[in-house]
Amino acid sequence: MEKRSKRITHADRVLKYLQAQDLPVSAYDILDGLRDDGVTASTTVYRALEKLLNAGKVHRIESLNAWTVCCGGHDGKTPVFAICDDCGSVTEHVDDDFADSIASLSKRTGFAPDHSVLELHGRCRDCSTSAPSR
Amino acid sequence: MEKRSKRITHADRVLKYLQAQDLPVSAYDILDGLRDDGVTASTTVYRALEKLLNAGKVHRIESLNAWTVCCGGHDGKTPVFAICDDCGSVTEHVDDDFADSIASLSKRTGFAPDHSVLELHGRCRDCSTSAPSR
DNA sequence: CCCAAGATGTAACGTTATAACATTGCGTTT
DNA sequence: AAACGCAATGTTATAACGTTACATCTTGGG
Repeated sequence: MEKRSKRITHADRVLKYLQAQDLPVSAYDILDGLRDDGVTASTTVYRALEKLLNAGKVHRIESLNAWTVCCGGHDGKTPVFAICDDCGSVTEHVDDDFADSIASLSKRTGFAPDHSVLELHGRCRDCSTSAPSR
Repeated sequence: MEKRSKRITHADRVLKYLQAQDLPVSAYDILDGLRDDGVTASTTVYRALEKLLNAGKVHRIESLNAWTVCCGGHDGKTPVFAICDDCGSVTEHVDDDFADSIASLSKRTGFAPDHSVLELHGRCRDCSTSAPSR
């Protein structure tokens, strides 16, 4: 039997919007971007983001208060974000070294990690080579 | 000649307040705690926190929107915070493994890190051993 | 003494996130 | 079809966090 008619939800719209951005955006940016699609309240955006977050489809960048799509394909592995404070670009990495570091610290201290916030601020390759500073 | 005298600033009061707390606190908690000492506006607290941050005396926990004293003595080295989502305790670690992980990723990708946000969420030893879950 | 620089006070505003409660759409059961 | 259940959505208000703008006060050096 068929089922899945699945109407389009706000979560779908929010995900699509995020995929169309090349930089992380704030929840209120999303709201502004989706007003024409019937999204009228911040609550709606946050509900959509929560679902997408639980589904592992988006990430929240804590140090930017912003949201971005997941690069995909890292099951359970903690992502590391490299954030360029010059051009704003954010790249997602899945890095075993960091995972090992977390495991090691956990073992030494007895802390049981659940999820981690790993955000590196600095300058991307382009910005660090081309510009002197700012 | 001694420089001395140095009257007490709000930054001094904020630092003292933070040192007296056993958990990170929000800027508005600090404001509430220092009203009797003449601190009346959030602006004042944020200005003090900025100075203390620049002086390396406090840290901001990005994923909690909260502030805490620096454990001291890690010159330039990036701290790692282990945050218990059960009891709220936060412990600061200076960990060469993480520093190495950052250096390695930097070398591989050309990203030039400036400062990093490393915050591990989970359960501290006490909470993970004593309680089943919550 | 006077002035420039920095610290502080005050108020308003901007941004991010959640609470509380009503309503709608749609598939399933009776 | 009517009744029900449930998730999604709508609406409004408010909490929580942070910044801007500008006036005033201190303070130390010339």
